[in-house]
Amino acid sequence: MASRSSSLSGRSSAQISAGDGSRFDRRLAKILEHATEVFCEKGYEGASMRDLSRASRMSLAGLYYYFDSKEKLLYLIQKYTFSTILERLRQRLEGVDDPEQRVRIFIQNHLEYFLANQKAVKVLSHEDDVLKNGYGSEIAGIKREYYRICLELVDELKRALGLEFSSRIAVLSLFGMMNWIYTWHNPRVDADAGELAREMGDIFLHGVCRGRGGSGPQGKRASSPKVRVM
Amino acid sequence: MASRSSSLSGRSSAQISAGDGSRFDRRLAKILEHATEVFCEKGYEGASMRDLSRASRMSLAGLYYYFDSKEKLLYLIQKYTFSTILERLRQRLEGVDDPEQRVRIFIQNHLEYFLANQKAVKVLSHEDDVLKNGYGSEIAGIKREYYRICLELVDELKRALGLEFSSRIAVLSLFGMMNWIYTWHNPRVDADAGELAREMGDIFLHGVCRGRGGSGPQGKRASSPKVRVM
DNA sequence: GGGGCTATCGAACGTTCGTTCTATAGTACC
DNA sequence: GGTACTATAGAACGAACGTTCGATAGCCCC
Repeated sequence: MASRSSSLSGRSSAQISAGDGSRFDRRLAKILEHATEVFCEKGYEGASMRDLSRASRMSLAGLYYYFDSKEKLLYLIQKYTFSTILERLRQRLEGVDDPEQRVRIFIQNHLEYFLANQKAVKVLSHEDDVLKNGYGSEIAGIKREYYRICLELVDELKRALGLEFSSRIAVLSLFGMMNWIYTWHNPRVDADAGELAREMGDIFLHGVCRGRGGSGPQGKRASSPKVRVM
Repeated sequence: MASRSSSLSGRSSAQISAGDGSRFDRRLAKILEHATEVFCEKGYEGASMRDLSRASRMSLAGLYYYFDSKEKLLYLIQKYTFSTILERLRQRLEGVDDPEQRVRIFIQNHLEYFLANQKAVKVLSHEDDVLKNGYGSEIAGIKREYYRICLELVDELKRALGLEFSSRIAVLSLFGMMNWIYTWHNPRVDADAGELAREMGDIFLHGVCRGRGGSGPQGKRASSPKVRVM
């Protein structure tokens, strides 16, 4: 009936492709990898269980030994992917105090993971509102937490430098810049994560720190009006 | 067999919801509007022809009098939406010479259309690679043209101000900021298109004009290396 | 060597999919 | 009032969908 439980779906932080974990876990991880690729290519709705079966070289029925449903499969992929980004971010932020540096770490961590796991991230971004009810709200929770951290980093920066702008719009613009990458990045043409993180960090930090930059805001505009944050 | 041809699928630039055009065109436009809403909500693959039938209050078979296939329907929506953005942009750029102003016009035009037609734009962004072969490459062509225009605007700006940075990354970051909006904008909470265009324009223009802004690029970095553009 | 557990499969289930066939109201013109 | 065309619908098509059932290998333990 229901598939076996697994440390992958629990609180464990085992690498999706690591050699540790039981045989069951390792097999499931492999299936998740293949499924990620298929979802990435055809979209969640566009991918059939038969496509996944072909990609994993396992029979259709065999797959159901490892998970309950197609939806749960997507949930497992999204949860693992997102948890990993969040966990790595927390590690990297530890012990760093400079507000600008902390924002740069956020960007670096985000882009590094995005480029190293482009397919998984596309599935995360693209199938954002597919999951319903319990699964959906759990992923949404992780996402909200991630957003909240970034917002705090930007607020720290504002305080430290005495700046005044809408954190919400700034943070969401930053997410836009970074997340859009999955639609255009070509590893054979484009720079790597470190270089991109520097470039986007520059655009964001310079953009947000209203030094009267080469081309100042021309025309009539009062001090930037505040906009509600979330 | 094949559905009637229509000025909507030709070179005409009639408003999708305008009162002009034949009865056939007006009915098709209404159907496209309903379909846009359904595609937006459930995704192209997730939406069934029966969903569209329900939304348009027309029988399943009746729909096929207006178009040949589900895929063509998506094509019509995407083509109309994108052509309109491009057309309006060209009108607005006419007669404006200042490079910064031209970039700001681009941003303003983009955001204004995005917020006024959020659902259509989501279908455009989200179902980017669904269309295959002929349809797909035609839409891709319009998209490439739009990108090219933005790239030129940024290059003009660079020349005018004697700046040096990767146009490709700058432009794609800008697109990211702007396009991501469809995932978060809430008209009851967030500013309108004009205000957002100003804010994002500020971030982008200040960010890209490396005045030594409040928080300069710290650490070792040579003059920004060039990255291939497309 | 037999019982129980893990892992896998072929075949089928009922449902829904995109599309088409055929029929028929409504309308306009002769 | 007949004829031609527009616009719509009911019913059905075969294919594909997510999922389940029952069977059966391989393996470890007693």
